[in-house]
Amino acid sequence: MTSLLNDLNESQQAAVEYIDGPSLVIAGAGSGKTRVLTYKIAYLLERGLRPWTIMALTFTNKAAREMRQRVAKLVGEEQAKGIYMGTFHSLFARFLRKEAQALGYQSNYTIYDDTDSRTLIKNIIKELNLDEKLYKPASVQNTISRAKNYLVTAAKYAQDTKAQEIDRLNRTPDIYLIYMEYENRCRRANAMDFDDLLLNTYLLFEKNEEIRRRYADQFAFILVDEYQDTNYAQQCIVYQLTRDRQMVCVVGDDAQSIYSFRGANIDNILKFRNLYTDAKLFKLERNYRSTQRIVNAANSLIKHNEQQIKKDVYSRKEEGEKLLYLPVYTDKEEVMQVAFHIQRIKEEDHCQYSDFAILYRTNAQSRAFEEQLRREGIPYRIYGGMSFYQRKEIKDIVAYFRLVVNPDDEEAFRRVINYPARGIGNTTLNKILEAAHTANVSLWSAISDPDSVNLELSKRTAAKIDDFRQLILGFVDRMVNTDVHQLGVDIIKQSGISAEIMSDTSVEGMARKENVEEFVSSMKDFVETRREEDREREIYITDFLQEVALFTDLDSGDDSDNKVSLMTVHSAKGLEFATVFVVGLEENIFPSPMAADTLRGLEEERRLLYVAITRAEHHCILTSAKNRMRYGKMEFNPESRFLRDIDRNLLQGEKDFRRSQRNVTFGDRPMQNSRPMQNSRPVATQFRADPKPRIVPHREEPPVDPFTDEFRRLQQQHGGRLRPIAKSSTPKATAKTTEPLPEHATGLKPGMMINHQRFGLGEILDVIGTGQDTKITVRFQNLGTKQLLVKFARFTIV
DNA sequence: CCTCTTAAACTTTTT
DNA sequence: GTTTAAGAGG
Repeated sequence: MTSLLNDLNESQQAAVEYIDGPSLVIAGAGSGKTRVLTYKIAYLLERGLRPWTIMALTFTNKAAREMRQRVAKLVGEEQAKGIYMGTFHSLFARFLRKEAQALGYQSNYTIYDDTDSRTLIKNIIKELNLDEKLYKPASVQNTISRAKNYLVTAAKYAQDTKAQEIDRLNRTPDIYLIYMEYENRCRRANAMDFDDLLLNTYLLFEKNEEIRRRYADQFAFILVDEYQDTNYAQQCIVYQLTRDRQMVCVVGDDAQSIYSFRGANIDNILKFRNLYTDAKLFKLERNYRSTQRIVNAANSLIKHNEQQIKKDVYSRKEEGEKLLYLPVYTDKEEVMQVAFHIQRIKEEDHCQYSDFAILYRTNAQSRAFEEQLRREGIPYRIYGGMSFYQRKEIKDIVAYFRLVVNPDDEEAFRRVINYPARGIGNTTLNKILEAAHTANVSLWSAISDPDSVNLELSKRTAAKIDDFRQLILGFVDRMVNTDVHQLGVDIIKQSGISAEIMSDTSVEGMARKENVEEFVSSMKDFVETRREEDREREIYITDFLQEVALFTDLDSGDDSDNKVSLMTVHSAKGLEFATVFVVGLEENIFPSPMAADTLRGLEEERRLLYVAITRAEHHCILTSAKNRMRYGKMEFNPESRFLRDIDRNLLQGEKDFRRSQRNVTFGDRPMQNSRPMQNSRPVATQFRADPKPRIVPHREEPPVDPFTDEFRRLQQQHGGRLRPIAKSSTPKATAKTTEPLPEHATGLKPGMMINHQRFGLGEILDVIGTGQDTKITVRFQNLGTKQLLVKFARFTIV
């Protein structure tokens, strides 16, 4: 045991050793957070806790896998195997299978992915005859998701006067109807979406005290990783399980909270000690990952955030080199520079391709790098983006699996009823839907007993449907005595999918074929690895589906490959690389325009960059391009405002490394700092009447002349603020700083109502400051209170 | 009922 | 530039 603690520094030790009550570990970037967690688990085991009494909740499956391996190294495979370790979603999904009956579900329930639930919502909106312009499926889905993350069921939502008021003001008064029907349909289909896995776990424990007690008793200690990214529901469930004994340890870093869009609530970590009043606080401030300059640069950036727990992250590693900043002209040049520096550093440091990562804000940016790396013969691997299991051809096959396991699954049913084409088209489907709807049964029940639900079909169609039904039933029969791989292959053959795929000889067709083959071999792998773990039994389709449903691309292994990693900054959380490129540091990309007009949003974007920079061990290279192609159009964006937040003494310019001064179409330097405007265009096109300004200032009730207003707003936005690092403010630029605020931004007073382009209606609670820096505090009816920077915010006074 | 063509919308971030 | 929706024609 002493040896165990000897590997840790003082503050890490303290955090590991404290097991007498609740604790909160604030772990700065690179401070050995995972180390503390794994050692703490080992410590608990050595103190006599049995493995299955420990629950460790992680953010990704991969993190769970890695942690299990690390624990195994300390205490042995046997012990590590028994620990309940996984994501909230995967662990709770397992509990819910066991306890499904208590909730009125069956244990073979399907997990709807994001797409399934969006299609269902879309269908419901259509069925309810609601205006699809007003009720956008994605945003309705968001609202429902948010409600669930706050443990608000459909029934509660319908009764919630506040929610109703908000929806009414947002001109979507019938969201509660959609929510109710959505919940009803999920139940009917014996399906849960991602959020249900949390909500239903909470309800399970809330409504069945004996069950809650059973689980609370089983788990003697619960550890939560990445606590800053948990949402309200997750916090409540952890509390349900720990409130009796208070044996809980949460680890996180408020400076790395980057998932608020998914309902993560930074208050969970900030106010942990309000919930567990006896909680001990530990801080890990020594960074073991990065050079001093990288840590200091990250600190200088995050210093600009108001909301944070005070801490002093430092590094005792070598000072290191400055962060390299490469401003370039075009996206083309950006990818070339990155490729060039990869080769350069690889040679200088004698390191591997796997020591490099390229991090971007949005998935769409990956393509250009992919192409360049391929051109230069640099091996790479893209993480995230569209996962393998999201591809159409794979989802189609999985839909068959799902239907076999759970025939009531509506989304699976709709997907395959006529795939491959078997003459059951829309007309028939609508009849089935109608009949099922009136009888309030699943689609499968409807076709299984058409008479009892008044489903009238022509003889021909009825025969076709019956063929389909028999096909599925045949698989159902074999499900319990055939392993996934075998059954999977048969499903692909007998359903006609393989014939369909084979007959397609186009290029895409060949790609699809390859994907299906890969899928088949993945089933084989699955069966083989599972058999190694559990020789006792056959590996069935249900086991496979459970895995697939919560699988993300990040989980797939092969980190051992010597490849450059490409991923979004979000996916890079928790990882580290010797060299990190953070690319596309431009306004409208990083920060994202979706987040840039609230203080909260902006601070989250800043944390995001903080996460990106702190992934780097030795070299951190930042890039921005003056213009780039997006949506097939050329765009011009100024450098990211965050570049100015970083201590300039820690940034090194590009000159020393520039290979060549590329000749740029716009001449020597006209596109540079003389035009500090968002989306500034070459003069020739600057004033051309653009039929569709890219950023529409106000969606509803647009002001007199959108283009003019937009023009003025953009001028405002950059009044002196966004001067790029190589400072050269021209008279033109300074003149703009003195321009008055746009109309909508003057004369704001508490009590006024505003209509925000994205957040809807809200009441001004407070006005802080004057002129350029005016901030207002607004209570939105649906989204709570937010601080807005007036010069950025897009709103009208009501 | 199916399929091919054309139009429009789209992009934050993910368990 | 890419993917999805809608509409026309077979």
